[in-house]
Amino acid sequence: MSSELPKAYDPASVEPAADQVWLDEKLFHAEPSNPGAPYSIVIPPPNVTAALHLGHALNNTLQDILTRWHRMKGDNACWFPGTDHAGIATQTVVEKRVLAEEGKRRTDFQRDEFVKKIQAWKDEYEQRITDQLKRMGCSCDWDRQAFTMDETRAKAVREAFFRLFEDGLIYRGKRLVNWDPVTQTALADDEVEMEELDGHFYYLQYPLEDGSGHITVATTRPETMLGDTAVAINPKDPRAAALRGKKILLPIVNRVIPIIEDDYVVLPDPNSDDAKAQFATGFLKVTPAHDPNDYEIGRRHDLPIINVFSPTATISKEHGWPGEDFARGDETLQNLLGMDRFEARRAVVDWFRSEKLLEDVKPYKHSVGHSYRSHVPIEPYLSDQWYVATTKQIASMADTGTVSGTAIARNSLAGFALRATRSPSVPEPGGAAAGSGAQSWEGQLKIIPERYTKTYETWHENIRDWCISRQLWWGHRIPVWSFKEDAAVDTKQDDHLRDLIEVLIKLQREGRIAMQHGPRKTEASAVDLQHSFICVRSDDDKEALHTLEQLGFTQDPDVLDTWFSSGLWPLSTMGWPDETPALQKWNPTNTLCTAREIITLWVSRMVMFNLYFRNALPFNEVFIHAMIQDGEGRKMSKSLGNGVDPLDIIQSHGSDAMRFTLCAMTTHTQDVRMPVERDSRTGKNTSPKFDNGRNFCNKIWNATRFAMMHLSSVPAEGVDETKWSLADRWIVSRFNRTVADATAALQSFRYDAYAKSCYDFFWGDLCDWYLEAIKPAMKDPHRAGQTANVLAAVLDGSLRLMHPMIPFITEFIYWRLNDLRPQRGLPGKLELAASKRLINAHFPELGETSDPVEKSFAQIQEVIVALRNLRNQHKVEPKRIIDIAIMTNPETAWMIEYDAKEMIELLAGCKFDAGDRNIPADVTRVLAGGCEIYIEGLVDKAAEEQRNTKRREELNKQISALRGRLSNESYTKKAPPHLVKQTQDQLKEAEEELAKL
RNA sequence: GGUCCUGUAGCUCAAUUGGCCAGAGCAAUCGCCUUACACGCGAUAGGUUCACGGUUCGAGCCCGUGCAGGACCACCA
Repeated sequence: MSSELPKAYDPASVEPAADQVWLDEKLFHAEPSNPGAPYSIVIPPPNVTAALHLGHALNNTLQDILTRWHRMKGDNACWFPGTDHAGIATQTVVEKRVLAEEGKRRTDFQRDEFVKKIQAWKDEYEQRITDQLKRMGCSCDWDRQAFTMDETRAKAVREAFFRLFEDGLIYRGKRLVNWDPVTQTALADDEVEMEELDGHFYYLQYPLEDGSGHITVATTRPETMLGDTAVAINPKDPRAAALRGKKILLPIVNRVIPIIEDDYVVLPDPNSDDAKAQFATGFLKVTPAHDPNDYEIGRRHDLPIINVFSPTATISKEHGWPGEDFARGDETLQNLLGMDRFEARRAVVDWFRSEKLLEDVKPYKHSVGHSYRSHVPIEPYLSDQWYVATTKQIASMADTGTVSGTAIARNSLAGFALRATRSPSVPEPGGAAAGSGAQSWEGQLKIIPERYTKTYETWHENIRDWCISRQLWWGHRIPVWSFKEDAAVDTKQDDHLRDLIEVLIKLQREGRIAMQHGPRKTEASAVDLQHSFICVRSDDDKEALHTLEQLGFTQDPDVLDTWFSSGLWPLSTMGWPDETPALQKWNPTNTLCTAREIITLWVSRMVMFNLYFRNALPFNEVFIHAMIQDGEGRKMSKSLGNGVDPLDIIQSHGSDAMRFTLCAMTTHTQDVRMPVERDSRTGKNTSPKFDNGRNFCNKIWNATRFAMMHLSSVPAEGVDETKWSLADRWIVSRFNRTVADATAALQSFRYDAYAKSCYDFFWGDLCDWYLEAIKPAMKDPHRAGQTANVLAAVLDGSLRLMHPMIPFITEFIYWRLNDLRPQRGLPGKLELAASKRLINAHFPELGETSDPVEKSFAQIQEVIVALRNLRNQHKVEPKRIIDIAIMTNPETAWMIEYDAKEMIELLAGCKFDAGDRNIPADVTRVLAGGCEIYIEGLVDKAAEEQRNTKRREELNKQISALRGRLSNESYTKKAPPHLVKQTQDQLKEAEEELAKL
């Protein structure tokens, strides 16, 4: 049998074999009706923009470890796979490619035509991603693979939108949005990245209308002055009274604008710590159309809103700029038209300078929002968008006040999210009374590591409404129809129209459409068509769609924010809105594994949606894992060329090796570093960190070869514990201890500790000691049977223990073990229920450990290490056997004589002195493991004396420290008794050893 | 501006609620191709735990201050 296994582990010949069997036998698939407690994970759906990177490899390894572990524990475990259409990201990628390959822009195509191109990209990358996951060994239930835009998911999105719309939680609003002038779409707040920029403060003089002088405003964006509709001053400013009622003649535009008073304006103070106060003049130009704060000021003072930009952020009079400005404005105004915002900035500044109205320019460092896609500065832009109301009391749920410590309604989406992490046993004040109407649900959302709970909560406390419309082509089309301005429908008098309206009202009553009316609602019974928004529940509703068409309605061209569909993920992957068996079994899911950057974008939305739609948490635990950086602490990225491709690692090191290394790296820190090198043979990026995983797999492989070699030649016999050697008893105890450690580590998401305990046991205990120690026994027919039992059981148990982390190699070896020795396990000590496949074999249960055996064995290890050490110091030929004698207490002497002599002789290359225990004169003596060891013929008195002197010094130091501690009364009184006892024992041992030196 | 994280051997990381001599892997040094494994075996060396102060019988861990790096959030005067 052993001859079948090659000397070095070759992942390429093992991994596909195991994977094939899992897939063929559908061992990843779970049915809700299967026995076992439900355990489920939904994959954070990778974007179809690109193939998976190392961060995905980490993320999915961690999920697979949990899934496989729970499956082996006997749970009904299901991992739901899928991918995300990633709206703006994918569209951008495809636009770039089409431009590069065909020289065409998106707008050169029909919408359907271009969406097809994106679809083709998606098909390609979805396949690549799926293949990658399979090669990583991810035990996803592939029968349940989902895509955020497939039919089932589209149905969920549609239903979710409809319900939110009907409940008044989705509304149309004219707001300043984060506008990306390059991709020409609105962005959500968290799609905006702040970047530090070196900018300038421009000090512009604005003349008073009555010619009595000027005031000076300070701004970083002079070009927006074209849209100024007021100048504000703080009412506390001493200059305010004198200026009250006065007006400004806005330069260039010659628009007359008021001076208003608002607390928001910062008072100038050159000595202030606040940079704003240092730079401020006390006068703030107010541009409601182009600054969020100014917009608010404008609302407070009812100021006009003048938009001077086009959607591409060029100066334009076509988007809400009243024509009269051009009639009386400076000729400069005409010249500005068509300039982009940065050109316009220079032009405006130049104008002020030439007119001697530019008082000063100061350099200023500030952070400016940039698009996370196009990386250009965001333009605050006034436009109509769809929003989800996050803090609004949900109409269909009785009013029960606010979340304590906030102004957020308890029964609002954000209220749900905030209450999710709070302990359900602590009732909200005022919300606990029966019949109060506060929604409640089972369980509490636990975020691990716990510190991220704060991030999550703080974000929700400051949450704003969520802009969900995107001016893109790739995504879920917003299912709202509205009246088309130029539709040839006479809405005044028409019997046919009245009939159609009757149909609408019927459809609404039947729950097939929902209507929101514009501000000019006229009659209570009819619909003010021109200002109505109508949401159609189902895309198959021909009657509704036909009616709307006849009414001159068209569907909103925009699509939904990609996070809208991902927010529904734990629901939509299980077939919601239908109450499917899967949904009933596996939602809430158990664990979500994700990176911290996505807590607000994704985790929050899932919590809000799952609680709103199903009154249940989407998951009970969220594990936030580290982000992988390169050796210099930089993010891995394409542009830096420092990324490591998981497939390259799988090819060079094997999937298990990669998984092991990733698992071992997963501590609870926020970042982990992975030094990146170029593999000289393949030219691909790699990291020496993966060598450790490869080496470990090779070790497992070879330990198996050793075991197979012996197991194949030893006939099976019944387990008889009384015949076990010290090493046998020791390794079983060590194994059980490892099971306990590893299980505890997995339970607390300590992946590093799980990997380390497996590694230390297998390599350190099993290979370095046990396999070496049993070599003589395996050749002795009287002893081989029992030791083979222990060996087979411990190997099997180890495979089970490590399978979740390194599934391929363990599965493959397990089959060989099944062939060779179908009956394994040590009744009462190490139970191993038989299974054809390891993937669904039972995970080791906690077993018995034995302290006395482990202590004895540790003594022997000390003796052996001391002897090896001495051999090295004396440069003894490796093959030379040295003669030794050991003096120790009777128990230890007995133990060595009957249980350890052979092992010491073998592992230390020595022979116990056959003669009597009279100690010859020419010996070297060492103390170790509570024994005096005498070695003949290695006499180097000087070296020995040096060693002893060094040791004496150490001991003296130790003794005085221990005595000092014990003589300290507050120590003996306050420290726990077992520690005092321990200190006393240590002192005694040290003193005894010193006495012998 | 706010919140959070990190600083331990040359490198990458550990060190349970504060409690044995602060541990691994890689790299280094010495010796070994010992019949499972050179992707290996045996041994060795390497630390003022960023600095200063405090709490404590006892601090890598808790508190304070500072230094250095990083992340996230925040309305761009």
